[in-house]
Amino acid sequence: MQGTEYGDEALAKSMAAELKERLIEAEREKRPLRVYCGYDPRTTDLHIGHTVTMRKLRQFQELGHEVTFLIGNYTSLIGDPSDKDKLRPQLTPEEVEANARTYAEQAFRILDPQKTLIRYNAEWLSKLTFAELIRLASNFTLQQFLTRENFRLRWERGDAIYLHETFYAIMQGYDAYAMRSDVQVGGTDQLFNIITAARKVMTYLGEKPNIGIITSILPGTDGVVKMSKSLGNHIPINTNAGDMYGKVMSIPDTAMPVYARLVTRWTPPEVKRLEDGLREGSLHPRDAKMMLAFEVTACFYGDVEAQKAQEEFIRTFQQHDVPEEMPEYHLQPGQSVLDVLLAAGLVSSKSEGRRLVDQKGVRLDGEVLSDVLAAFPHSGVLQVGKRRFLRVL
RNA sequence: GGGCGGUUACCCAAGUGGCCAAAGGGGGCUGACUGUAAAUCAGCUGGCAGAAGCCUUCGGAGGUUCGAAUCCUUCACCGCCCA
Repeated sequence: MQGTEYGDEALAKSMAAELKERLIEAEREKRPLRVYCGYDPRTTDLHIGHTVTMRKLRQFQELGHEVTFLIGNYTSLIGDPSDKDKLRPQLTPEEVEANARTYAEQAFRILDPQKTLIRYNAEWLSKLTFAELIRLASNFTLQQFLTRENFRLRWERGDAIYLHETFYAIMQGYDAYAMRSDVQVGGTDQLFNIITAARKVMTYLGEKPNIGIITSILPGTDGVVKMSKSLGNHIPINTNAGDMYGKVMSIPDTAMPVYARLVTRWTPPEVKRLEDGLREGSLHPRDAKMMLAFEVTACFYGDVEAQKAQEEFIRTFQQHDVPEEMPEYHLQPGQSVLDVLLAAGLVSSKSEGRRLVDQKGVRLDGEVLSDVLAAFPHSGVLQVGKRRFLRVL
């Protein structure tokens, strides 16, 4: 149960007990547990924060259980209000469809494609009748929603809470019912949806309520706030090894333990060794973070790529050397420094280029360039800021 | 349906006729310091030109004025209160 977070000792205990019971029952019936986690196709790319729950699914997979990767193409039409304290924009079916398409492929960097069922919740949600919705909704009170923090804050501030936003939890509950789910995995922001809504709906419809595996939320590269693309603190899955390694290296030291617990394949004793080493000072935080960055990168891109990324990182950032590979640009006759910066896309306007040069942020083969309008001195490696490089030929 | 308030740059938010390319904060960028970071400090943060200057921007469209983010008309969207 590494990386779980119920926020309530009693709930954690009862879930653990129920899971044990359900396992015994499944064993007796000679069937695997049906485990699922739903993902909102709200953007085109997933980030490593999404993989926390995928790892859980993977563990179940390895233990022989049946795992469903549910794409919430129907619920996305609403937008889950759980992790926001304001209204989320509704997506069009076309947007949802486009986003959903790229999901499976990204998920399979963690999940075993052979053992994963992919389903879309429009399959059953689109068929619900109004009458059924009324009956489902009769299981919930407005007070239940209003005691949830995210709704309560909006209520207290006098912000709008739209009726359809309350459907989300009901729909998610129906998902669990429709799939006859034994276990549902989700982050702490899904606690209400999984424990309250899904269990209620399932019980009401005559099924055994699903068991919730609630995982911690991975903070973003700032180390504090939940990883999210819209906040710009995310580490996308679809990037490259070098970028991923560098982004992990940029997290603050304090975030290392939580990353180690949530997005590595390390066992609890291994994580503990890292934490102890850091605390006692026997492990240099930089080295610890490099191990972490290597591990995270290797999960997605393999050891070989991770190794290359690490070497590249040492070269560029620790030895202040230039990277081996960088984009190239062919110098045109008569171009000034400014022209090259702009033409190569290193700056978006001439003013920005001027500022950068004023701030001593532009170097050619290590020499700071000071005159933007001067003819470009000679071919070489142009460096803008700390991390942008261009080979000018 | 009625009354009132709001819409400002990437985000939040000041600004009620000229001193406004527009305070402050956040974010971002650059430099210093580092362990790569974080924290801290300094600077920058519409565009063109870089000397002065010019152009575009304050929800949209029109208008008043020598001059508008600021005043008027109108449209759109949002919020609050009353029904």
